[in-house]
Amino acid sequence: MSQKDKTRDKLLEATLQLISEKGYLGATTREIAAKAGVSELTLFRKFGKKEKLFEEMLESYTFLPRLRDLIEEVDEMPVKEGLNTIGTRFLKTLQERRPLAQIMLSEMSHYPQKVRRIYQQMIDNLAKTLKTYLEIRKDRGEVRPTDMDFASYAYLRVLFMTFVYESIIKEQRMSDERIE
Amino acid sequence: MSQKDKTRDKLLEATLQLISEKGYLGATTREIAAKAGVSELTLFRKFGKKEKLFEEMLESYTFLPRLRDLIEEVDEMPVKEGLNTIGTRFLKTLQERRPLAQIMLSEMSHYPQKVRRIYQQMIDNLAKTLKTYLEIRKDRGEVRPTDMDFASYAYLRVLFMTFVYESIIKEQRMSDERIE
DNA sequence: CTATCATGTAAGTAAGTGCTTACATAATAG
DNA sequence: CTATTATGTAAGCACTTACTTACATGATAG
Repeated sequence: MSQKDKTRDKLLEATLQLISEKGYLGATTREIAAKAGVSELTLFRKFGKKEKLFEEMLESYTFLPRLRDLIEEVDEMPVKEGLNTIGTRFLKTLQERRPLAQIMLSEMSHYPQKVRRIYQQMIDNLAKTLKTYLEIRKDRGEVRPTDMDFASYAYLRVLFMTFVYESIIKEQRMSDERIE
Repeated sequence: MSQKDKTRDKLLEATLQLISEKGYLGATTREIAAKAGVSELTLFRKFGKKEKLFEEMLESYTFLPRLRDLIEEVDEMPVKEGLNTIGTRFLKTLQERRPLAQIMLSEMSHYPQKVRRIYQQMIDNLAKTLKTYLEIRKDRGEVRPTDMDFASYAYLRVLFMTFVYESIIKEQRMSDERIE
């Protein structure tokens, strides 16, 4: 990996950690740069705005990139099994990024539009990717033809609620069996 | 009520609403004053610092003042009934102030020490008041002699968890029977 | 080797925010 | 009525924070 990419990664990692800890407003660009061991200017040279840095951090650390890979991985499986795999991995990712997920959960309902938009966009992307998967299956006749827009959001919502209940409320790690 | 007190109340009410909506950092003193229909200077004349305003808002709008009244109210009841009454009212108050409770829940774990201290203080006060109640009952021989410090926190925690589960996760009003 | 490119230091701008000061006015109490 | 008290307007200070500009340096690629 080039030095350039390393710097980028250190910044994204620092952003993840600080935003998980203090939320979007609480994490300052100065602090993020310091934590990444990089000058603040470098941060702005690479990402332009705090918003963008935040967006790209979500791109790397949420379920989005994994879902994209997964879609190909489960191509051969029957739909039921495929969806199950996706669901399991989704919950596992949420668990790994639990502090981030918690922050998102609370900030999404309270923060100014700008910040909310970023969170929302990420979720929309997730749903869109899942929708694409379902649409293909529909065309292949493997799933009932319904509104896939609705279906994908519904599926994500169920998974997310499972996570909230199991992980945040009970404040304990989910056992692997329960995930299944 | 004097004009003076009305202004004070309008400010506290505006603080409640804005902090419930945007959190402590998100709610600015300018905005609070505007929402109360009062100049920002008046806000500072009455409360000195944002921190203090926040503290006093919690004093008025959380369960604390009600608990103090309740302690006298349930003086005649047997302990079990008394505790039950307290628990029921506590959950009802949380429900009324749900947005505030949600904000507190998320900010408590993530915000800088200053803000957290205020939340913590309020909870400590709750526990202390409850402890006083239990100590008296202990002296009267109505409850087993145990560590009342621990007992009061434990009771509050159970109640709070009940609220979190019923109200935030399920995202629906708690039915009155469930509260009982 | 040399030109490019990633990064650094330093200084600073513009906007926002908590909080203050100086002066004025309208209501209220004695 | 007069003195006090609550509030207002206006200006601004001190600090923080996202973001910029100018100039320097050290690594890397061709």
